[in-house]
Amino acid sequence: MTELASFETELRSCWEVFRDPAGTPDRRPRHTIGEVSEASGLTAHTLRWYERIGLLDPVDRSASGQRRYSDGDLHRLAFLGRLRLTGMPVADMLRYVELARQGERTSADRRDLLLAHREAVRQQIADLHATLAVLDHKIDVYTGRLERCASSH
Amino acid sequence: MTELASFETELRSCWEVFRDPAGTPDRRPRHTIGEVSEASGLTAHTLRWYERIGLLDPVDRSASGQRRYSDGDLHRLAFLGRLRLTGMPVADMLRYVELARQGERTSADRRDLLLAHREAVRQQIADLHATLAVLDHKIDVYTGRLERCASSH
DNA sequence: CGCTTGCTTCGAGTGCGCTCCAAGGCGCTG
DNA sequence: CAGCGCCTTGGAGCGCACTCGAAGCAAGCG
Repeated sequence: MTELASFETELRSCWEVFRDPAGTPDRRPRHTIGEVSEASGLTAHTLRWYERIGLLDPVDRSASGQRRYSDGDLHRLAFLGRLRLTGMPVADMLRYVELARQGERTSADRRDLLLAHREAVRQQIADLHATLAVLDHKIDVYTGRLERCASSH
Repeated sequence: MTELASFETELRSCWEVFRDPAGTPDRRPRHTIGEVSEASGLTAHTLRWYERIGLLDPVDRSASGQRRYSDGDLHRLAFLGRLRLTGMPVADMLRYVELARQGERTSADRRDLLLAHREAVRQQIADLHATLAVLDHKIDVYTGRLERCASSH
């Protein structure tokens, strides 16, 4: 959660993350699955499962075969995590990353996908605010600040 | 959706809905499951299931055995619908209505339940807003209004 | 060295919230 | 009175998103 937010701030330096001259591969930060799990709020199981179904490209491995996540992986994960957190189905996330893999020519499709999700997010916000009003009212009633109305409902 | 909102406005007259002298039972508005489904956005299947698991008290029946929902039922459903829509687990909703059935002495517990849910709702709103910002940024990039950063993520 | 802790695999299992089925009844319209 | 659509039941089934298990390898530490 807290960490997710810090990933977002990396947006600004993301071009840097993706500069990869393949010359100094060991100087790039590399994270174990446990660290990434901790940071992203997703379990290690879920991280492996995301990779299996193709949400993540195959992650680099250490000499002994353990996963080592790059900052680029973390970055993508942070974004995917936000999409999930806000209710995008995994199938749609998959569609998005598959479009992304096809390169520049799918950018219009990806934008449409994000536009649709933005609408969904806005709708959710509206629903939540409406519910918040109802909750506030009922809580006031329960707290005895307002005359109560009847019973349960 | 639209209908849900109109149910909420009944809050103000809810004491009236619950006045039930049992003298003029046929004058109370009575709704078929289809109408209620339409109005609440829940399928007829789901409405029957809610009743089966105890989220709704047993609904009145017509002479031929078909369900006839009262405005009180609609009212409770509208509220339950809001709780579901905003992510409260069915188990918690059940706990809430069971407390309500036990009468006045559980009102503190019910208030606590609603307080907890209100916090959850606020958290969701915060998450959604944060995501909205990210989406806005990315959509801008895809639309070409901003220099793009690298690729997919 | 032994111990602990964390990592690997992949298929099977879980929990939630519906969703559907089949077979039959009700009731309005033409 | 035929036809049509909506209603009834209990139990089984489904889709999603994880979640876990079991067996085994690897790294770090006193």
